[in-house]
Amino acid sequence: MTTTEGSIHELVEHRLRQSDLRYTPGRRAIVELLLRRGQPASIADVEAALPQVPRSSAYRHLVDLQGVGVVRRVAANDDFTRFELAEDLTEHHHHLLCTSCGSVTDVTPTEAFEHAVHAMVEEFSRQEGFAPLSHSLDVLGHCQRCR
Amino acid sequence: MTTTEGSIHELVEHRLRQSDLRYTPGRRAIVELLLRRGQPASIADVEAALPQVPRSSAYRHLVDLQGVGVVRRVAANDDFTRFELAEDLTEHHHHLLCTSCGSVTDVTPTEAFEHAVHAMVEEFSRQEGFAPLSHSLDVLGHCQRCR
DNA sequence: CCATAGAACAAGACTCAGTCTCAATACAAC
DNA sequence: GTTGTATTGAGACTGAGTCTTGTTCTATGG
Ligand SMILES: [Mn+2]
Ligand SMILES: [Mn+2]
Ligand SMILES: [Zn+2]
Ligand SMILES: [Zn+2]
Repeated sequence: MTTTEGSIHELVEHRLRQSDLRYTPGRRAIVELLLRRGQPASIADVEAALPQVPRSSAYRHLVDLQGVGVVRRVAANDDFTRFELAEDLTEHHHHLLCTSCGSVTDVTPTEAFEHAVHAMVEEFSRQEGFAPLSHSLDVLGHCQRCR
Repeated sequence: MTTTEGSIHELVEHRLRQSDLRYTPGRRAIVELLLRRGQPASIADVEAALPQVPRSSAYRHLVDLQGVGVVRRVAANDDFTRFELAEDLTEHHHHLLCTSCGSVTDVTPTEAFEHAVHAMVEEFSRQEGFAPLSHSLDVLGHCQRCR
């Protein structure tokens, strides 16, 4: 994936406009934070990094951005939802979930592996009459800091 | 996996005893429900199937059973946690998550596919200093009823 | 038998991440 | 400038899930 940072912002603005939404400073601050972090962020992370963005606004922005396909929710192994940029703005990847501290780490699979996953997903779906849209592979275990 | 229903109950009782817990009728009713359903159950499912088990007791039983490795939490694509029997009492499998109604369907992978997954998980983990314990593959899409 | 300690239970209070409401502002288009 | 619509922040609200508490079982042994 060779999406440049600038083109990402253009794309975000375009998608918001499609829904008559503006790319305001608050929304942009959140997108920039997610870009900068490169790892899923919790609301606590957002608040810590963007104290000027009220919690209720941060939640609303994340919901709006998710609605236009810019942000994706990530379920971790604790009570807190995380958020990251949608895969079509970054690249397809999977997650290592720490069962001790709840942290989430991105990892990128090889193409050969993804081919095998797609084939298996197609097989599952055919069996069950399911229409697949995407998949996620989570590895549970202990992160480097927690081992 | 050839675990018979009887041997599952023996195993559950043994694991509870290890923690000085008894295999009481309420706990057994929940294990039997999960066995019978063969699909992840929400608290609403448990309440509907076992009206004699109070909600607070059902939650406590599920927490206790999870604590001794008999039950596993399953995150769906809605606000409701689901529960299923731990994989070592049934068999390793993956999930089809409906993004429309939230339903979760079990699917069993081929051995060849699981070998590929294990290899990839080892590779991810080595890269990140992560100690893997298990993995889950979720397919998002629309179930047969919702398409 | 009865006594006793610890596990189990039911009911309901409580928590708090996440959502919703509403009044006040900022924009964009004309 | 006027107007219609999107945006924003503060705080009220929701509800799945957890905790507390008083009571009831049940295993053990004297
Ligand atoms: Mn990610
Ligand atoms: Mn399952
Ligand atoms: Zn960790
Ligand atoms: Zn469905």
